[in-house]
Amino acid sequence: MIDIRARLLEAAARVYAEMGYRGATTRRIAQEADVNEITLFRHFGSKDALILEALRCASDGSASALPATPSDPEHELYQWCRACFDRLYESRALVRKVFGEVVEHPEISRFAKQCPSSSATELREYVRRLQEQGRAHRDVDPAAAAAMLIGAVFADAMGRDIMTEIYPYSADEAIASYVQLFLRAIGAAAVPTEDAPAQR
Amino acid sequence: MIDIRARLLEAAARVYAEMGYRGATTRRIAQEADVNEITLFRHFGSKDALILEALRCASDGSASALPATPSDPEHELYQWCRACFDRLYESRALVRKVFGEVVEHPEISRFAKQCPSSSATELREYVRRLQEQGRAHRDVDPAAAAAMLIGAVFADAMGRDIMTEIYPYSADEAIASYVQLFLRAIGAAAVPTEDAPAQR
DNA sequence: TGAGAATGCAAGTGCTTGCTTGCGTGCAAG
DNA sequence: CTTGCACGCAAGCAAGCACTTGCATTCTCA
Repeated sequence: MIDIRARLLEAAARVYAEMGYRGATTRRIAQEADVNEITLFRHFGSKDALILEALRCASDGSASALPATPSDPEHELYQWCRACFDRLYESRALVRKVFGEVVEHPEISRFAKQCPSSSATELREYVRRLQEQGRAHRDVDPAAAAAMLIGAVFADAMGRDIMTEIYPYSADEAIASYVQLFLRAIGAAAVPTEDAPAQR
Repeated sequence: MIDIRARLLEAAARVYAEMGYRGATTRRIAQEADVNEITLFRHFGSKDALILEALRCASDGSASALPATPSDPEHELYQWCRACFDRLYESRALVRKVFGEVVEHPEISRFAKQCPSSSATELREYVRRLQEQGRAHRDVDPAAAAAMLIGAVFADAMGRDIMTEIYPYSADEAIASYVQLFLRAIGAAAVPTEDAPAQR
């Protein structure tokens, strides 16, 4: 039955996110999937194979894309950051575990690197296009700027539920602020006036 | 002997950073400290008490401070961010483990929250002082700006050794870029050269 | 109806875990 | 010299771990 396989994979990802590799025992996973522990081994052979496959399944899925030609940077970046944030926040427990076990289980690290890396590349190219359009300062380094925005979004998604003092606002407000600050930083703010402090 | 106690605490923190709570077995810690396992229990009573105390010791230590009255924001912020980064990067393995186990071991989470929280508060107040001095835009939210910079530094320190594509430059260059972008974002750039490409 | 595959159950293997007991040793203070 | 303390060593305990074996059950498909 394909149903049992799927249930095992889902349970494995869930238990791993909650307890980590060592804590995700085959007994616990089987129980959570409401499947006999022996069946688990008959399907995947070993705990290693199960968890690797479960993380592979949990990590694929399409990321949202930035438009090829920027038109409304504030709106486009907000939507994009929001999508990145939601994806990260939803699986924050799993992401935190994976990051904590990257050194112990290097095979796993590929899933951790993949998503942020492609996001960074995409944002970097987007900034470069803004520069080519003359809508962003040329002396800004796209890689550093992209790393900064993505880092802020990542840290927010990972720390929001833990360090509530740092993140007093809603995720919506926070991300909107990051995007605005980002656009000002790269000199692409919507209506930046120097003397009169015009707002948005 | 106080020497043995210190050796156990140091070994416990080291093994915990490498293997996590479940992986940090009392046998392994004792062996790493070159101490008999029984002596470990005679000193601390239980594995729980040992690791809690080890993390407490590893987490205290004074953080660098931002000046009460800003004078050279770029230099001051760079020094401060650099100190935060170094501290985080040095203990990145431990920090990643602690963050990954915050949900499982809530007692531990206090050590994780403490440092970033006080840093965020300090940076927020610094930005507010810049605003009061009229050296930063008033419509910037200090909390959001602080969260953004600290988030970027945190994410860099945690991800630099894992996702090398995102961080192609040295930590020095990266942090200098973050600070410059930050200052532009809050309208406090050092030398706002607005000759040719003035605003936008 | 009957064959074969997928699943469950009971039991068990060898290993590791946190932690304990009992006993012997070196060593410094009274 | 003796007392007490800090430590090490050998051994072990109950529990949990990944994983296996043997057999009975259910279900599908021919």
